[in-house]
Amino acid sequence: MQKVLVIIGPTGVGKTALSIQIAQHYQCPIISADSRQIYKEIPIGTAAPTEQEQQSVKHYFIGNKSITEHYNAGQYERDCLQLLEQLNREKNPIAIIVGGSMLYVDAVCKGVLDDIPTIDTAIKEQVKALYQQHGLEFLQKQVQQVDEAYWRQVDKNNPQRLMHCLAVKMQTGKPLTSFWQQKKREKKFDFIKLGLQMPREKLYEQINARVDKMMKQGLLQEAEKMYPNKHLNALNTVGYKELFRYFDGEYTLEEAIEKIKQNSRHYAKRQMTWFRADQTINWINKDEKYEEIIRFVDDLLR
RNA sequence: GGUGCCAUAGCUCAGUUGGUAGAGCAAAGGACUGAAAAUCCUUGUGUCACUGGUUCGAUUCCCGUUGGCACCA
Repeated sequence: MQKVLVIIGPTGVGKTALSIQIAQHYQCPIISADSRQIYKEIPIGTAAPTEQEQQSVKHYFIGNKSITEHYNAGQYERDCLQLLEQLNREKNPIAIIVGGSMLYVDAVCKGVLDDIPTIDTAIKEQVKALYQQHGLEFLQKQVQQVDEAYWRQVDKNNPQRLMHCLAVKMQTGKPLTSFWQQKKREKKFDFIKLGLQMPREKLYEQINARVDKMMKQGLLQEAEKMYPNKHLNALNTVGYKELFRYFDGEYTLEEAIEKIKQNSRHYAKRQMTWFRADQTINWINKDEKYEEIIRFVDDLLR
């Protein structure tokens, strides 16, 4: 079975640089699993691999979509599996997936998503309008009626989840949980996970420093260009949503930058919570010597 | 040097007519089935600055010490 090395870790830990070294060592391309680096208009705030980095190793799913396109974890799963099969046919020795978007990684590696028809944008908008008009309680009552099984186990105060449930019902006429299947997808690849670790204090320092660096690279200008499209989901992203509030006069620039740092830290924390539950991750300290890391990975791939 | 005010959670501050304390923010823990850098849930023990006194009992009252602020010299 084709081996796939999956490199994960919290934002700012240094996945990009290390994964390029590893990919060069194994002579294989990199498949990104990052829900925001996929958009071509926002490279600075998402710390996407640079042109130069992308020339040194072939990257997939970096900047291949526009912020105006709708994209999600389900589509990523299909795109990624298709690519893995193609790379397999081309006789690549291994494949490398790198990214911090937890659901994207699990969608591919664990097949956690069941097949659900794509929801029309118009229906999504309609459900959102219902929420804005009638509030959370209305959503809650609707979901109770439409999909009792789902209601029993959802976060009942989470509008996003409730709206999705209702949208599926509107589109298909069937409850969301009716699409859930017990059987797991047939496993076609051998996913081997490498987790990059770092003491939290140091990680947070690195995150803070990286935000300052982004500002020097022109994040403010990038965000300014995006401002007319601020309502798009792709721009509901750390680094942009805070600067939009600065443009709106809600924050001073200084406050916005502090918020970007804080929200980046929160994001890293959520990633760590998610990863902690995954017993299949092989952890290594990011500050380990490069040779040590390669030896560790060699052992994993054996 | 003198007088007055202040010292409580990481920060800003409430409060206890004497029975060892609570908000906001920060922070931590968790959830996650097509928005996932999203969205949602939970969590407040801190020598109440230090020393001594009064008291059954002091973070609270009193003496002193230290630090800060203000005013007067």
